[in-house]
Amino acid sequence: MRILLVEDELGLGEAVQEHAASAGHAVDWMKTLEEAEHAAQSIAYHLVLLDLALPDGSGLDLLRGLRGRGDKVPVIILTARDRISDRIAGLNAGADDYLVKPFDLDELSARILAVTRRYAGDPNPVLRLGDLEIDQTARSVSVAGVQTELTAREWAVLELLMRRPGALVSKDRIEDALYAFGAEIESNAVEVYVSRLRKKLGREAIHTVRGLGYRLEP
Amino acid sequence: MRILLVEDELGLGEAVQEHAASAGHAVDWMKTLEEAEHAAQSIAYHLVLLDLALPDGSGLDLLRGLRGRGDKVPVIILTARDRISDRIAGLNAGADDYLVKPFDLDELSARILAVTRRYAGDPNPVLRLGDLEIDQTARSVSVAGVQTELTAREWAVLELLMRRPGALVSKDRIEDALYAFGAEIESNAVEVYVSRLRKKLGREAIHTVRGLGYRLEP
DNA sequence: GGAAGGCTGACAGCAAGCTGAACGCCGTTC
DNA sequence: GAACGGCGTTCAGCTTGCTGTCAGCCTTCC
Repeated sequence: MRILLVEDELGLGEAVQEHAASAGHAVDWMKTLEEAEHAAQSIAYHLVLLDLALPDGSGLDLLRGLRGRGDKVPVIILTARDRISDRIAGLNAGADDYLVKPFDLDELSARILAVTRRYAGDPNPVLRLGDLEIDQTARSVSVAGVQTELTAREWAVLELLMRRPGALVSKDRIEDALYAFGAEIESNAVEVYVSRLRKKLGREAIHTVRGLGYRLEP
Repeated sequence: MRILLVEDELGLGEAVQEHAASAGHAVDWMKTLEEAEHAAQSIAYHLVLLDLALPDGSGLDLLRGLRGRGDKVPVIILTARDRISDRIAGLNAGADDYLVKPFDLDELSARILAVTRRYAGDPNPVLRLGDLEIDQTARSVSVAGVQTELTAREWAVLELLMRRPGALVSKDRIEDALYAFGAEIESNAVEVYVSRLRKKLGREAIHTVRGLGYRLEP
């Protein structure tokens, strides 16, 4: 497995690198945000171990960048014990897990195992629903063979519905995904995006369950 | 979301229940392993919050039972003991996450969000009663293979009956669930919804116990 | 047979949802 | 720096269909 380790503390970084390497993983160790951003954009990692407090910025920016680009690589945050708000922010930004420093290396192994197990056997990233084709890695959508472009927000909504084709997703949930956790929105933005998606994907792709939410018809 | 909370500490349990309920989740709170096992086997939960130290055994047994039956419901362990070995044992037994007591309720929310987000894409838990199929994640119902849509209120009634198939639920109880506390209702609304449900689900699905309430036939 | 409880079709009112349009922000182009 | 285009957000007016209510009928029990 190829792991991106982002950590500026030398002792900890070395220990993690050594431990992971001895478990058979290839570890790229970056000590600054800039290096890490560059690495994350050029290589497809299987896992990112991310320290938040970096000399040239916050690891959260890296995480947001990843998720913003639709990269679903598992991310485990490494953080000091007294930064609960950081951890929450990290999870909300799309992290999969976190570890509180100082942590046991065996625990790190267990967490790595748990996170990657979750992602193992990832099915074909191209999702087909009727004459709708959604390629999650390429972020492209085609309807009856005709490719269509989606904007970032439109994609965010579709992505949420796609996670579970057929499952009901509440409007609140979509809102939470579109906007920062707790950020109140006082408009019908979700409805607007659903409307726009329908115009692009076909009217029947997204089903409204009045008062409850929306559902991608399988 | 339907959450099974397994916790014997009254203060903590109450706080968690209240917090989750105010976030719009339906929480079933069980205080012993036995109760919890029973609940976990009869209802398809979306999430289990599991205390390990219970009066009549270890929560780990419940977790192992779930995984042994192939149940992939997300499980977050709540543990008072800040012991690495416990956490590793939990993760190895198939837990998705853990929280060390005392924990911040906002952090709990964030973890719930992260865990459930992660699981989007799992097969749906479907409850079967005769030729009636109830998909809790899609909030859809099919009778003898024919899919039917339910309205929000209809679903609310069915959900209540579903909690314990075969158990009697009083009309008052349903009324309380349908309407905000104190909201007076001066009609036979419950009867109307039962009637509407029967029209959709089939006449025999809901049994009337005259003078007492209704029961979902298992 | 009478009374109480339960069932259901019909309907008006209204809240939820839809969508075209407008506007501001931001990055790009010339 | 001006013009432009794309995107996100908001708003208003419109449509849709859920909801509570009621009346009249049915069922059960004594």
